[in-house]
Amino acid sequence: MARYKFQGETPPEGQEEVCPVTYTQNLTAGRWKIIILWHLSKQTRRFNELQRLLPGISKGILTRQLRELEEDKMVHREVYKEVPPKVEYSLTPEGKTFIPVLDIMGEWGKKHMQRK
Amino acid sequence: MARYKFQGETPPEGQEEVCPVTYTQNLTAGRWKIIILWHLSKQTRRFNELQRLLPGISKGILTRQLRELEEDKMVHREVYKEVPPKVEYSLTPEGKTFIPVLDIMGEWGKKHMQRK
DNA sequence: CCGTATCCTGGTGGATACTG
DNA sequence: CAGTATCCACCAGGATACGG
Repeated sequence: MARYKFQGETPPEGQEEVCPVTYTQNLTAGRWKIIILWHLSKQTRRFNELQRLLPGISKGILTRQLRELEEDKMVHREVYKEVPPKVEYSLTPEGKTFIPVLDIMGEWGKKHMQRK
Repeated sequence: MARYKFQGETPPEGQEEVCPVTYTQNLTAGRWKIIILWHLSKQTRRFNELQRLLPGISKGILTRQLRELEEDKMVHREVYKEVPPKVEYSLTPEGKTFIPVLDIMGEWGKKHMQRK
């Protein structure tokens, strides 16, 4: 999962627990992950759609971010065996439970941004 | 503020807005920031206390993370002119508005961690 | 006690070319 | 259309030594 190592991943003896807040932070730490999750929370999207929604991202990076989110059970990847290929990304049930977090983060961000 | 560049920081013409969720993510993107905020949400702490609470962090890094949080108006730094020096860190009023976000992130993380 | 000042390094993001 | 496969650059994180 996460790219950052976090609290407790190499625990200093006896202190085996991992901070859940840090855990959450880490799941979404990729450069584009949060915004990807946000778009997928609105609707299922195809690969190219996502790329268009994320101006500046390259295919390689988009693929990597999506694969990591998949690995973390946040995003589901549905491949249709057609020509030309069609792949749809959506939130998993577990990914959907993250929507409230997304919402509150967005709400807070909106307010905090305004205060300059 | 944030270390990552994010959506809209170099907007591709006309699209000037920044995604609030990404904004929030970015504010807390530092390796130790979330856990620092979490500790300070519980109580005011001195520099050394924080260092002890964050096993493995070096003074230099701790200083940097705190300075960035200060810059972002999340953390207040109170210097007592004594010998030996005493510095206390606490959440600003704005920082305190972040506590609900912290809470929901923690709640979600706790559940998600359990499911393997 | 609470920091700076340096220097180093690994990982993440990115660019580009190629493919089933 | 939806990806691999490479290679590169940058910078946050970290270690260490020194300072008021």
